[in-house]
Amino acid sequence: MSESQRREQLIDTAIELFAKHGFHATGIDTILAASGVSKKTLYRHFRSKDELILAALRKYDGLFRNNFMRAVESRATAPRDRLLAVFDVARDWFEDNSFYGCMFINAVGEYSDPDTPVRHQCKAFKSMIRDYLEQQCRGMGAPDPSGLADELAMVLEGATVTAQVSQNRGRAAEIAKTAAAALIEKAMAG
Amino acid sequence: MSESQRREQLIDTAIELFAKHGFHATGIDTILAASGVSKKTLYRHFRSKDELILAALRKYDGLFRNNFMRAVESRATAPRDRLLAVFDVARDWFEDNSFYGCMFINAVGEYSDPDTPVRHQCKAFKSMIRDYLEQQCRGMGAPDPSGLADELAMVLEGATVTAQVSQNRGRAAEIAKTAAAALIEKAMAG
DNA sequence: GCATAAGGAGACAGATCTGTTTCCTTGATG
DNA sequence: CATCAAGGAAACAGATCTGTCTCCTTATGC
Repeated sequence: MSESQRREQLIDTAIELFAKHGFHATGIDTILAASGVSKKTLYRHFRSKDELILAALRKYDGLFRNNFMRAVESRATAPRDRLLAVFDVARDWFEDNSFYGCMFINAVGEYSDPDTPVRHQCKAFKSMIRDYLEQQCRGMGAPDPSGLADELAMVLEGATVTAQVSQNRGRAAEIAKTAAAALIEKAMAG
Repeated sequence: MSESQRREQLIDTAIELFAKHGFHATGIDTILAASGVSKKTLYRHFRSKDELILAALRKYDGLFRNNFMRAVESRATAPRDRLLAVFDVARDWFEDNSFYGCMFINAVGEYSDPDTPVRHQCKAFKSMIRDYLEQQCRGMGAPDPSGLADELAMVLEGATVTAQVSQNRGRAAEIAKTAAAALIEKAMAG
């Protein structure tokens, strides 16, 4: 295995375990055992566990950006259809076996200081999602794309948490899609 | 200080610290130092840290039930007004200095096994909120009170998380209230 | 085949965690 | 005032955590 392969293996394993068990509860040794990488190698790539956490959040952000948005865009082309397709894609996400809620929401629960690299990553991630929604709202010709994006982002957030807590994940996505459709309709009618 | 006073002091401190720093990150010793209770006393009241966590979640549930719903009901009497007042009360909650998101959402992020006392507490809490909303929807005469309650609960969930992440807490409550009003209107018009 | 460097395995140090126990202070009661 | 129990302070045990360091295997280039 090459140098960079080991690094990615480490980050991928970290993403899995941090998402599943949380950040404080996941020890370095657990990540090493699951990834098959040695401790020496880990500390050659990362100065500390905190840096590994940040690297995991960064990669998760990038993966999500690619997979989620690509999936939305392959399902629909018209902006309005894409806004609804978001919740179909979310449904697939929720129903995946490795879904343990949004990693960033979970991170915020463990790191309360707002002026922290972890929190900055989280805010950036949420902004990215909201901005993507706003872009679609604008393309749809909504009178107030920013306001509608705020509402839809909030519904998506609520769906993610509800899917995580309730374990009735498909239903959470359905409810959110219904609500989103109503909000879009009202925004376009006004 | 009496026996039961010490117990409550312990639980109140635990609620504060667990909410702020998370469950795994908050050590027993920190709670003891902040509460002024000795370790011996803690372990006379609770078999383990896990039991203290459960006691904290139970009390938080009870406090929330009393404070939140009482606040809603003192602000409005008509069911429809109460459903909107929920988001005014939420705004006050978000803007409190000791707000660190919903303690149960944070707990779910740290305890992923769904078949766990912590998770059962969380589900019960979320059901309680949803059922309260459904009751108001029913009182309002909504054609599908259960469906509307699902949607409103999800918006409230999203607002809570958004307030926690974005740090623009008043705005999160406003967005949610606007969305809720639209969803209620649509549900009553249909 | 040999020298050299990379990396895995794991011992180790030092901190921190949960939970137990010991010792001593303090306060209530006869 | 004397006695005695309750509870705080803190030592302690044992586990676990992060991060460092040593030893040894293995692969590669000459």
